[in-house]
Amino acid sequence: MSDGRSTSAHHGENLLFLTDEQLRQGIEAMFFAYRGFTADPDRILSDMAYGRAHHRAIHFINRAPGTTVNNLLNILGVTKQSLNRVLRALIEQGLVESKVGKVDKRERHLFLTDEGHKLEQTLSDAQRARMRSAFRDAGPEAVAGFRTVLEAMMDTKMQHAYTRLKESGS
Amino acid sequence: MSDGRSTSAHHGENLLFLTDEQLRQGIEAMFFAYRGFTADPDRILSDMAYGRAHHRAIHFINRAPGTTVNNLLNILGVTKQSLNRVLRALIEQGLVESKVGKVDKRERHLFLTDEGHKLEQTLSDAQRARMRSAFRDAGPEAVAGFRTVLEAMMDTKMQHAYTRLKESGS
DNA sequence: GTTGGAATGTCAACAACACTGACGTATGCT
DNA sequence: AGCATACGTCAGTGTTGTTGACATTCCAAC
Repeated sequence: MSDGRSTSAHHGENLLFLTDEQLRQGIEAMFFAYRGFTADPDRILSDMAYGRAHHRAIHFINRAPGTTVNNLLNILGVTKQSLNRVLRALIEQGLVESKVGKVDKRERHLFLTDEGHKLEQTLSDAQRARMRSAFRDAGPEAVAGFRTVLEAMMDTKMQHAYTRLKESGS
Repeated sequence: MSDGRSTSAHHGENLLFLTDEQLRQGIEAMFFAYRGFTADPDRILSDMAYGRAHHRAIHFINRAPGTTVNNLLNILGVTKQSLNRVLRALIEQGLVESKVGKVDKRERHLFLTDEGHKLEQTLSDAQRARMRSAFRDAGPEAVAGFRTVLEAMMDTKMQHAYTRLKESGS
């Protein structure tokens, strides 16, 4: 039943890249690649009192300084209780600063401290090194395809969040 | 320091796709896409007593029927204790069968039962549907690039495991 | 044959990270 | 004044991972 379209529709267009076997290889590639993707920061963090969740928070606070808790919540897709545990640790350890909003005092705006920037650099240097090596090996056309497929794989909401981040970045 | 090469090496080749900004977008794309990638099976599993770890075990047992526990351990990259908890549940619930090896009776060979195949189908149908949609939207060239980059992003060991699986599949 | 190593299983304790549910406080809007 | 929003917190729970320790079973080498 899941084979129906992919094995029969060879009229003009070559749809061999949509066979179940190709899809399964894509699924496995995602699994193995994501493990590599997180391996380097995980190694660095395992020596500290932090984990992957802290890395993600630090990444996006660095990416969008002054972002609110609510905004971060939407990007990370976790509950406020879960994020709060992480943020509390980062604030206590002096990696993140939380400033009460000026126009809306209910909001907290989040910033990395110098210390926080240092850790962010260490982590993202490691992650970028792997990404750079993979990008260079694969070449610009492959990279473009990589990003096209990943974007198409995101939930619609996250496509928007991703696009906003992209546009704010450069 | 992490900007050094990427902004200076524009002699002949265009290396703009290796800027830190491009790499960061790649990192974020991986993050958001992986969330989408796991979202559908996660939703299905949340109603049951199973989680993502069970899904992974089921996937690779289906992919390589009769695989040993040790082999599965290497592919999944977790400890035997962690895998054992998952396998025990799956065996107790009658989704997986564990058969003592014929040539080496220490080994256990793992198979999906009919029930197990049913769940595997449900989960991978959901995951493949998203992958198929992403692949179709992106087109064959983008898919080729996607896979090239992912392969380059894996650890060397996992590249081998991935290649072995690929070759056994078709 | 006994000994040593490999593959597996199991118990216990623990940590990271997610969840739900409930409640409190401060603030903003109507 | 009343309701909604933003945030924080406490308490409990579940999944998935980790170490460490120990038992069993089997193969293979001495």
